Amino acid sequence: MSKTYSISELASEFDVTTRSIRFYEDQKLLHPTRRGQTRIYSSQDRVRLKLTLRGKRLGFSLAEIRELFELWDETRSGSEKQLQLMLSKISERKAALEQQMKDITMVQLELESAEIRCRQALEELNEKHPATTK
Amino acid sequence: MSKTYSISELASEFDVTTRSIRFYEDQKLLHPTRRGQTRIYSSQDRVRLKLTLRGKRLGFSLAEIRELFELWDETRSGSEKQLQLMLSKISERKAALEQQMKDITMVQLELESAEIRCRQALEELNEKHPATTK
DNA sequence: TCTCAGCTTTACGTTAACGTAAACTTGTTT
DNA sequence: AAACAAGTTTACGTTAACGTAAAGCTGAGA
Repeated sequence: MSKTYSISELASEFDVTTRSIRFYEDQKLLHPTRRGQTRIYSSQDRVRLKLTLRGKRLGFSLAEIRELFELWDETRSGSEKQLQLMLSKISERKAALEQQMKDITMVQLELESAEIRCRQALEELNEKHPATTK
Repeated sequence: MSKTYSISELASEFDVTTRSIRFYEDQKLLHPTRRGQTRIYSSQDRVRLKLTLRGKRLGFSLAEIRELFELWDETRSGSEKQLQLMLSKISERKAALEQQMKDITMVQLELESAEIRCRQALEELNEKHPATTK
């Protein structure tokens, strides 16, 4: 009997609405069981929710995330074709992530130089107008 | 007289539709001049388009990108308040990008182990069924 | 027994980021 | 002159990812 979670527990832990969590279920990203009519989330579900949110932060659509989950599930007991497909999807994703890394690095550099420029502008202001400091 | 570009030149260079480019102008991300009624893009505009697309790949909304552009423009000839605001926005962004970097690293690790698992499953298939390999 | 918090389904509304179609102008080639 | 390519405006359509009621079930406590 491993740990289970209610919908509001997950909602507050990950700071999303229950509406979103139910929506993710609708989109086949989560598959909670039921006790009566209320949803019970396993720690597997919790992991998937975490992965879902992480994927979202990276700009993946819910459909793409679902595709990855499904491929992954098929990998257990997968045929050679399935496995090859999964491998190619994986390398697609890896390439996309590397591009994103580059993008981030570029933007970080731009932010750095913007910051420097701002600080210089501030210094120049203070030289022309030094009184107000303390 | 530095170089200028037509809308379709930019569209094909960055692989976006002209519709998108006009939409970005509508959202105040680009400010091309006109010759008659046709749009003329400066190399400044080209840079902004590139930055816009990069921002999109990182999950920024067009509104956020516009905000950054505007803050940046105000920085030339900015008051101390403006400069401080810009600095705080910059550090916000830097923090968000660092979070994204972590996310990417995590997902990359997961993809790596998924790949390994796939390759192992393939090997096991080939041991049970070695004939088909040339 | 009542009520109340927490859960549920159903369903219509909303926003962002374009797609797509129609109808028009302008310059250039045949 | 006619046709063509490339540009334009206007405006309605579409998709994803939820928000936001509304209305009902259900177990624990007063």
